[in-house]
Amino acid sequence: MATRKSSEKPTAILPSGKKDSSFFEQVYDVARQIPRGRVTSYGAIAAYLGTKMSARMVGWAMNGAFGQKDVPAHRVVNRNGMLSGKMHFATPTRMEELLKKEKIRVVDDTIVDFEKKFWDPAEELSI
DNA sequence: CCTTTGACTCACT
DNA sequence: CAGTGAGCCAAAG
Repeated sequence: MATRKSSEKPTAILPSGKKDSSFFEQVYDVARQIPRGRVTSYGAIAAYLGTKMSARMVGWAMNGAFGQKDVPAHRVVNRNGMLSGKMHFATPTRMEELLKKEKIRVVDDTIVDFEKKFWDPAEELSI
């Protein structure tokens, strides 16, 4: 039984907001649960949250998550396994380096065997 | 309050 | 088979 309800309170979390049950926080929770050496896609997280239509929200949440929370944004890539968000890191190569530390092969800004390392929150977290 | 953007995804051409 | 376009939801300005 899914205790996740998409009808949360649309309160701001970024400015001054330390704790708010917003869409962002849900993304942080899932992303943080990503095991080391595994990766997931924005769509997977979005689907878990119920907004599978718009994975953009997940990426945007990461924008605020990375640097504020201990959210491994480098473990989250697009559905192609490509490091689309690497450009948003301190350095465009930072994300790739982090993934390599996770024993993840990254070639041409794309994760090798992405499907094998793919971590689905809906299955692992038993939605 | 309304407008624009945004680290995506699917579909059509 | 590859590229471009539109769609989607939510938050910041």
